Amino acid sequence: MTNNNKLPAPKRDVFGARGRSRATMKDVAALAGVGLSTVSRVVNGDPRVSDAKTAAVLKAIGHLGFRRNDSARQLRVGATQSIGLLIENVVDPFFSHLTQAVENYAFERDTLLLSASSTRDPERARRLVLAFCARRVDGLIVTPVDSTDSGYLQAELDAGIPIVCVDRPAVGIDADTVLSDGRGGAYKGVAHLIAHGHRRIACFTDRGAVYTAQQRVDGYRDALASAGIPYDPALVYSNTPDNEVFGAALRDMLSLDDPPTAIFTGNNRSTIVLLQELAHVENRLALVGFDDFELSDAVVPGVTVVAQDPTEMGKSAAEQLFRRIDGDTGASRMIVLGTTLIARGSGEIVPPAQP
Amino acid sequence: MTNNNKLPAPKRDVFGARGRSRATMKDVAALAGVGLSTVSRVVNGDPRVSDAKTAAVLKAIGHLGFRRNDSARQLRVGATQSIGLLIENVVDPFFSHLTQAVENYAFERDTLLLSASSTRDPERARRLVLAFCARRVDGLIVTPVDSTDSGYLQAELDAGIPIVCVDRPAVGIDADTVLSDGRGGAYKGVAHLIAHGHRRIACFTDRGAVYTAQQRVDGYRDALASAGIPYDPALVYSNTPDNEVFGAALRDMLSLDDPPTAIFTGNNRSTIVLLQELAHVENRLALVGFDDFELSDAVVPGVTVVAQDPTEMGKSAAEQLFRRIDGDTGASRMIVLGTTLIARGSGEIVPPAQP
DNA sequence: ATGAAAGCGCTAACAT
DNA sequence: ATGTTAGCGCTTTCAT
Repeated sequence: MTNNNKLPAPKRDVFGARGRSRATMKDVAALAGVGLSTVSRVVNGDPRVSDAKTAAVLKAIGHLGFRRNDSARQLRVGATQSIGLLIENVVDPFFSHLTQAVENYAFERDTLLLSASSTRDPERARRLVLAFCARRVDGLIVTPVDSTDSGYLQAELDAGIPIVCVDRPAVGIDADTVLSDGRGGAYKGVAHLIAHGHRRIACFTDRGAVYTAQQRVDGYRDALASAGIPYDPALVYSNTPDNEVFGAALRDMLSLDDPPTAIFTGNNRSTIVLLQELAHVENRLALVGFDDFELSDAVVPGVTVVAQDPTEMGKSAAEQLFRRIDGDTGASRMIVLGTTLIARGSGEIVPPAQP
Repeated sequence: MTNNNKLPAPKRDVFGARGRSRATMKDVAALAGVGLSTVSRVVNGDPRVSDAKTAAVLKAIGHLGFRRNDSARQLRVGATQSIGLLIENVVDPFFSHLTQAVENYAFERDTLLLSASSTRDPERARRLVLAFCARRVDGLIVTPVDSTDSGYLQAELDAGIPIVCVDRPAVGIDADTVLSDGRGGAYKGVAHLIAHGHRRIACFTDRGAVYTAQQRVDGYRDALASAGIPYDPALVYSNTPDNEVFGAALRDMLSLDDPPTAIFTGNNRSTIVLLQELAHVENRLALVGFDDFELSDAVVPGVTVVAQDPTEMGKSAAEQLFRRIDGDTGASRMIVLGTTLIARGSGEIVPPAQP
């Protein structure tokens, strides 16, 4: 009984349309003159298929340009081999490094990444994450939108989709979390400035509603307190980093009777913005920034920073997520990553001698 | 002959496992006491369902924490509402901006993004892209790995998956492509230097095998030629940007009898590396870089660049891709984006007076 | 070693 | 207005 394959036109091409619908296993089976399950076996490398049939199947596959439909497979098997990653913004180096680490980990695990940026928009975040869940991702790594309730995710968690939060905790759900020790890091940075003789230290951070900004202001206050330096609200400015407003705030502070001699910035963008504004100002202020950035050592002097490790954060989050995917059902964990002070010059400027 | 199926524990919750398997429409239908299709209608907002049943279904849905399985839906419907994006490296600002633009466009179109970085590894790129295809993405945006054949994608193209290449053309397939006018941009940058009196202009670019690097060297040569300046190979260095090797190459050039008075860098990373190396050198060289970067105006003097528009590139690629997804079946297109010279100081330094 | 058939969760005719 | 049924493309018993 030989197969009477006529090979051509396996798929009636609808008029004009580009190569529409693909060949399926059924097509391959028909062309190779074997059963559907034999094709499946060959495709999945099941060894117990005769060489002859294997060859026939392979030939048909090549002929038809068959490629297994993994969506169908996954529907049947139950796991999608994909995870969802929601960050704040891909363009932010902190998040792109984190993404890179997750990408690499996922690649090792043969898992694809659905990724998106919330742009801090709660509704966008919600739609995106729920869309991930509807695709039945095997797990989720999420940067929650600040001062927003993530309670709607509890149902997903309950349904068995593991979630790990990065960079900040989520409110409303009990999920694994990995973040940097922002408070401790800020303490370290400000203490460094104090050790160099500063007592008037300004603090520029993101909006007060931002969790990480809060943490860092707390660390700033801790450092002042433990050095016995009074906290002066006039020296603290919190807002979405922007040359306009940060520049104005800086000039205001500099016109105080007792102006700051040093600045601590609470994040990446703030540091960069201030760096630019500082160029237009004659005072020579010391500067320590939270979070490292690419050209921190290309400017003169280099910018002293308290570095986070976004790569480690991504890796750690991915590890924890896959631990869950692999079945770990223990209590939720909070993983806090340390920070590193990197002295490059700007943080070692001493205050001008008092007149 | 009826099938005597004993429904062998279809939902056996494995001991201890977290909330396994989710409720399906069938479950919802059973609980609400309605037919399967009524549930489907409600879920899909079909208006012709009685209020009573709609309410019952909604109640059951809330009760069960039901969320439609979009993978199953897509298998049935035939489109996945997802596209694949393969770039070189998320951490590179050029690519992260491009990604951001694609993300935004996809979000508008209710499409999810499977994204990954090739890290210039052809095998990794291949695995990733084919995995995307196996997931039956609706389309693909790809940065091909340089000097690599993408012919294996022709089958996917034929199967009806539209592909648009970004930043460089793919070899081996006939796909839409969007890229920057690297040659013209480089010409513009080098001509700028020449206009400021330079005749000894060094050129630092990525490895010669990199398409974009080639283009930019060509533009560099064009500019020299049209100014009647001889091309001197000793002034051109192509390699993977790195402080070590670029620094050494720079020092070599500066010890020539007739050293360069200006530098043209062929990409982002080269510019940054050279900026850092230039800090350790006494000659005051002019510098024009191809591709803008974040702190280009934070250093003194600001770095003059020939800017690309990665956001526009991403948007343009997404537009073209969705045009195809929407059925455009015309001949493949090549879209070339212009560049902009941004003078910030470093490119306007004039050569020292000849002795 | 191989094939037939059931079914993953959903949509879309096709009944009623 | 609502339910029944037949698949989408695949894996996986279960026979043979």
